[in-house]
Amino acid sequence: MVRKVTAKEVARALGISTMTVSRALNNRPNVDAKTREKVLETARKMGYIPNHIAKSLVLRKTNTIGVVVPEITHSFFPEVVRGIEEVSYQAGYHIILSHTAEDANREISAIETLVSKQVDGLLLSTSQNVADYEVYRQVIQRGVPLVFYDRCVKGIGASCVSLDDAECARKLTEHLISHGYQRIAHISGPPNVLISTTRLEGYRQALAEHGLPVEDELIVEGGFHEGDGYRAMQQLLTLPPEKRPRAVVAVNDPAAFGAMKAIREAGLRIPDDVAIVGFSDDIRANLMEAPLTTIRQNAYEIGRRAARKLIDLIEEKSSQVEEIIVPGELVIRRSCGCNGE
Amino acid sequence: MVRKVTAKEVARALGISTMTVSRALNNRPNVDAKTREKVLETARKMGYIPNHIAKSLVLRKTNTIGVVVPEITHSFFPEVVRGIEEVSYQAGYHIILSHTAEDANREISAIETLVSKQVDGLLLSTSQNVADYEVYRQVIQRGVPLVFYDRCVKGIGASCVSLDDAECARKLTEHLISHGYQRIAHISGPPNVLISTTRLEGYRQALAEHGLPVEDELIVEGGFHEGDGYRAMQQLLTLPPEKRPRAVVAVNDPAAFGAMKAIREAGLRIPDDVAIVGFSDDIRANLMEAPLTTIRQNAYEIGRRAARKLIDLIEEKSSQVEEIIVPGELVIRRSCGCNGE
DNA sequence: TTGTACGCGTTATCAA
DNA sequence: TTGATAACGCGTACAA
Repeated sequence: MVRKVTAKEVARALGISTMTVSRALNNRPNVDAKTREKVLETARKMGYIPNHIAKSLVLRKTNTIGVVVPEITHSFFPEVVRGIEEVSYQAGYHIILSHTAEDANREISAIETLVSKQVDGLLLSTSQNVADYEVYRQVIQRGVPLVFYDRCVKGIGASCVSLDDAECARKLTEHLISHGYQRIAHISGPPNVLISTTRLEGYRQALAEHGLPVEDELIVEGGFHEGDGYRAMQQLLTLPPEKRPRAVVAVNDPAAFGAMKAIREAGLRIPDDVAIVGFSDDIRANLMEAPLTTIRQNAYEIGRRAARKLIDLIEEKSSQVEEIIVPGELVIRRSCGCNGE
Repeated sequence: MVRKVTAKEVARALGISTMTVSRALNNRPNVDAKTREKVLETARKMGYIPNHIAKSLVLRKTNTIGVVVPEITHSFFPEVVRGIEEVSYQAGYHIILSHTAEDANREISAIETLVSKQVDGLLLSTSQNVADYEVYRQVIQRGVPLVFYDRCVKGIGASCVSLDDAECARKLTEHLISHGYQRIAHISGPPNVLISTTRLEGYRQALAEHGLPVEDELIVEGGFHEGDGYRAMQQLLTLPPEKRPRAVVAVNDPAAFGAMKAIREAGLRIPDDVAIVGFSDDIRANLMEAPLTTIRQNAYEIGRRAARKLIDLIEEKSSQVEEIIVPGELVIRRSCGCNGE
């Protein structure tokens, strides 16, 4: 291992003080032009690279943002990360990524490590099975700026960036209703994640607005993954034929894929026997045998907005708690049987 | 902003020295059981969180790995990241993620920042347009462990983990040949990325082994993205009908998707008029109108192996330069017209 | 078992 | 414009 060159060594090589070197390297005004030039050149020649860790310690600023992702392979999140990265990069921040694999304990440990690594702020999407909000409160209390994205926790004083979930779920359901469907089921997400209940609410609202009954047997708790949707749909299909739903609103696209699998395995056709709609415009949605009607979430934009808000908080260009809503777009395809593409 | 609690403050609150606190908190043997308990409790009560930055400065170890990703939205990479994260997490390392968006300059800047952030090691996949290897050499010379994954640079003393690209390309091409195809084209990747030339080599080798001529007009420089494959295929389709390829080996799946689009737009059928095979088993490959025959890269495993090797280097459990090869698996589907699924 | 002095590499502050 | 000193929060080495 080659010994690392420090500012002090550059200084000694030039017979000047460390401070002058520091000033020259950081483009401070009060240093002679010639001195600066000499410093820059020798530093380069000696292969000097500043130590950000030392810098961070004294400045109490790491220029680093902690990003907590529940499931890195769900195509929505890499898109968000790209948005976050884009804005952060422009603003001179790096990101430390933590993957929680939807596990609440890993999430807690991730947050604590990020905080002890002195990140300047935290971008967070809760894992599927969060139990309580104590960690989040502690983070806020410690004065670490925190912005939720996608899966938010409201009412604890943190900003959040998300889709207008309720409105989108309402639009989807209404779309089905306006095309004549009456028995419409909902495969919901984990009840302790906000977007699950919000989407459920939108579904309910649409039914109510059109005078349709909300039937408990048509609302099945699923989850965010394919297997969850699969199991939930199987359960719906155990209903006697006349009670079966003619259409299904799934909490997200993976769940919809699972449900589609269950429908096909039951020998039924999509959308002829059962119509289905999803939520998130997964990269696969358009490629299914029956392309999936869904909501296109602008994941990249959610990432950008969340990062922007967080950086504004960090740099104190903003201090108010905001609820930023990125509009979703209804994408009509074949799976709903409404004459889409 | 709430003032942060330091070890010194915990010490003062207890009327003991900072060192005892430090020892208790780090599970050192030489501290009285009662003292330890008191320290642990007060630390918890006061909301003490250790400052990793200060710790890193004195220990010269950050427990952080820098991961450079060329394109976070290409489904292969999130899988790799998941593998990296999994192994790192187990070993007590965090990852700083840098996205280069396939840009060589962003890559250089990313590497420099990661080094100055004192990462313990670097995991790197080169961007599409890398020009020279100077940065990599500097990293190695500074003694920062470096492991390439997927897109490697060989011969500069860094370990690398990749697919057996040549062999897989050979297998794919041979598969086509053994099913009677003779005029087989290749849509290649950027020539300065190693996997491009390696895959091309495998294609050539298969032709040679079966006594087929390698024709220049059937090898078109494309790229890793859909648009690249689309343009390359359009070019191939300008050939007079009798010169047109009956089958195409694309450098990766996205390029294959682009090529498929061009084929369909030309009014041709897959695989009846033009058969095609890809490389990487993109999540969409199985969902196309003509499901794509391809090579399944075990991205998760590549990530795991790369992280493992890097951590072994960091912890000096290993020091030799290794070329780790993760085998790929031929997945036969409909697009090659060889009676696949 | 516990404490003291010092150093990690950098920047802020104040004096020259 | 430049330099000396202290400080950021922690751990090592040694002494008590």
